[in-house]
Amino acid sequence: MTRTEQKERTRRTLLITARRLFATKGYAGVGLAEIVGESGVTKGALYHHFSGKPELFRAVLEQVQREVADRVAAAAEAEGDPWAQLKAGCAAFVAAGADAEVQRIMLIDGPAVLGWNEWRAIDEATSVRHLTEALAALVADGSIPAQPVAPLARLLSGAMNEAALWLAQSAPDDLADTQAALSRLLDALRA
Amino acid sequence: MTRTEQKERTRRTLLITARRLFATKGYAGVGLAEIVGESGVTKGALYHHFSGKPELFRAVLEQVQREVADRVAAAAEAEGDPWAQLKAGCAAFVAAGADAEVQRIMLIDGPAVLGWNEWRAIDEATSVRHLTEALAALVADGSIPAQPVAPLARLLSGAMNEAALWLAQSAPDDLADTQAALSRLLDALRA
DNA sequence: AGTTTCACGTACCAACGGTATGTGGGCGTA
DNA sequence: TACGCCCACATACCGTTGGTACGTGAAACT
Repeated sequence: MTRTEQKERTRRTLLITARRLFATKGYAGVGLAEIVGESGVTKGALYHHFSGKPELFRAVLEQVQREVADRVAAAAEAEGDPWAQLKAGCAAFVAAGADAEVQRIMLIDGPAVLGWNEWRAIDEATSVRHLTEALAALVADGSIPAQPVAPLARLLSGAMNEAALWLAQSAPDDLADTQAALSRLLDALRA
Repeated sequence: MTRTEQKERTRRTLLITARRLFATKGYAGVGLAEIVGESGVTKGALYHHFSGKPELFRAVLEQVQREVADRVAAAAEAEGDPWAQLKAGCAAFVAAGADAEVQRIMLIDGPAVLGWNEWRAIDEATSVRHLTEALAALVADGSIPAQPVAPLARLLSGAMNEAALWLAQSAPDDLADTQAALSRLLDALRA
């Protein structure tokens, strides 16, 4: 095995292990010793790939965010008109957020570990970006009254984050209720 | 000075110091040594009053939550009809959330330190309770279509949490834009 | 006055994130 | 193919942290 292959393999192993442990035990609940132990490497390897624990978490978070954003984008692109794209994207986001792994890393620990500014920057660059674009398209074609889309996107993003967390541990009835309430909110935006 | 007086005084001092440090440096960024040092006591005193660092934080968080809830309730009670109460309460919450101290403790570190379930329980018992009651009143008098209010309250709560965080570090224009967007969302709920 | 109680101080520990340094094998060069 | 370098790690170690066991002195009760 070549050196570059081995390097990439080590890095991927660390990311996979760290993601699993961060998701199950939380950022503060897992130590580097556990991560490197289950990865079959040592702390020297970890610090060769990442500058420290926060940056390892950041790499995991960005990976999770990209996956969620991909699911949102895929759901939206499957639809035709902009309005259907918005609703499909929102539904896909809430569905993706229902995953406990995504929640703990992306919604709970993310802002606390990286700070809200950094967290928002990553969020803005991935899933929220699609939301903003969808809203902008709806404003452009007149489906939604002219208004700044950035604040609106953040409001909806916050609502959906909370919805995902709420849905993760509640009765199945709540899922339907919450999606209905979200759908009502979105419909209410229409001109 | 009696013992009970001294005890209460020590506890209050610890809470005040911890609140200030948690707010400025974040939960993970401040150590117990710093808290007890600036409080003029030792770790023995801290562990006599609180079972550990998380419970100290929990006591601080509950205090912050109560203050926010009081401001929301006061703003709502100053209004007459239920609809005005809802809007006033929401405006008061966003205004209260603009405080950096409130943000860091209540919105950033709270869920990460205590876990989302415990955090939500505290939230539900304080500020969100008023929101739920206001929505229930509006459903009762027909201002809002009949629907489960719990999911709706959580959606709005999430939106307002995000709005508060967003407003803390943005141009003054964003404040008006965000409040306008939130107001539009609330208006859209009307039957 | 003697005894108990308790609020708090002191001394210490294990675990943690992080760092400095050693090392062995892939890899270019002759 | 022999030499030498480089780099992806491994090893050993450190300071700090949250947490604990135990001591202490003054207030409170009898």
